[in-house]
Parts: sequence; C-alpha cells; structure tokens
Amino acid sequence: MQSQEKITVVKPVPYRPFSSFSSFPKLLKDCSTTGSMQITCPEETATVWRPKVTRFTPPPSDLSTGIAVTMTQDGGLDATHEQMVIDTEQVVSCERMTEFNNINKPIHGVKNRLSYDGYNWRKYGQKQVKGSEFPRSYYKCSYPTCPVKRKVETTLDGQIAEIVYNGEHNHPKTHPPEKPVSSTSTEIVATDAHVSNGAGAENHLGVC
DNA sequence: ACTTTTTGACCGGAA
DNA sequence: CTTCCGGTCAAAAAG
Repeated sequence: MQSQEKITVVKPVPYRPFSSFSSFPKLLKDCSTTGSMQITCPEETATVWRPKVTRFTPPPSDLSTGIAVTMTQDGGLDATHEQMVIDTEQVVSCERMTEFNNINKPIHGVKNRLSYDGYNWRKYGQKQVKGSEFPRSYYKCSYPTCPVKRKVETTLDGQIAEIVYNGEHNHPKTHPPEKPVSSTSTEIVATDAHVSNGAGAENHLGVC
C-alpha cells in the first residue's frame, strides 16, 4: 500500500529516491526552530513518503549541536520509520550521542573511512548547501557492490549535525571498530537500521 | 605504491 | 527558457 508508493518512487532513481527532498530542509528547520524534539509528523509520514529523519537534540551540557539522522532506503516501511523515532529517543536517553561524535573522528589514523556504524565509507564530495550553515559531505559505502550513500553535515566544531542515508547495504558489516574506552561500549547502529535483513540494527538501537 | 581525501568543475533537475 | 542548487566526477594532494 503505502510501501508500494515508496518503492515506486525510490526504485527508478537510486540517487534521488525522494522527489520531495527539497522540502526536507524546511522540515528540519522547522523542527529546530521550535526547539522541540519533534522528529517528523506522523500524519505526513503516513501519507507521504519521505526520508527518515531523526533529529537528535543533545544535552547542552555536552553537545551544542543537534544531530539528525535521515534514513532513506528502498526497504523503508512506515513501521520502520516509527521505530526509528522511538529508537532515536532512546539513543538520546542513553547518551549515545557520543558515538555519533565519534563518527566524525578518525580511528587509528583511518580518517572517517570506518565510522561507528560498522561500514566503510569513502568520501567523494563536499559542498556547502543552502539552508544549511554547515558543509555537507557525500560518502559512498566502499564495499564493491554496495550502493549505499550518505550525506553528512558537520558543524564547524566537527560534530555531526545531520546524517542522511540513502540506500540499503547489501553486505554484512565490516569488522567492528574498537570500542571507545572513554565511553560506553556501544556501537552507533542507528545508521544501519535498514541493513538488508532490516532487523539486527534496529534491535541494537533499541537496546540501552 | 596504494588508498582515501580534498576541491573545483560539470551535469541534471527543479523552480 | 533561464537560473539556481544539489549531487557526482575526476584530478591532484596527502597519509
């Protein structure tokens, strides 16, 4: 039903799975302007397919920048989206924000090739987009046949401001990175909540 | 020597 | 039809 609509939109254009993306930044702005944790409007989500957006509002005492994760994949379902909303809230509650910060940090000299979501990413572009005060970086999953891409907006402070995932990993995670000793040993799994089977990740995310 | 990042230019789509 | 903007490509540089 709704899911069919999504697929119809997504499949023909892997790179532009959502034609209404232009209005997306407005939503984010609106959310940030209100200062509330409103991630997406459930009503709209139910009728209009849009990338999964999750905006994290970290505690001011620790992070000064909100973090948003947008999931855009073929296999996206309303149910999945709803779960994402819940999960992200849990993530905040569990102070997993730290993990998001780590995404942007180099790991053992390996720049951001391996982020904490368990996949290898290769940066192929960066741009300053309108409507966003932060530069947007474009990454591809470095796995040979994996079509997944992601857009990451980082603040001047180096924090992740927004992450937009596009596509679905068709391979298992790479070797998990070392656990950060200074923080809870938790992987950032919110980003791959759509792994081929679309299961494991979501579970991880929900687990605190 | 190899892989990844950086950066400017180019292309296509939307307004 | 023109302009603007986002996304991608490709060459050069860095690690």
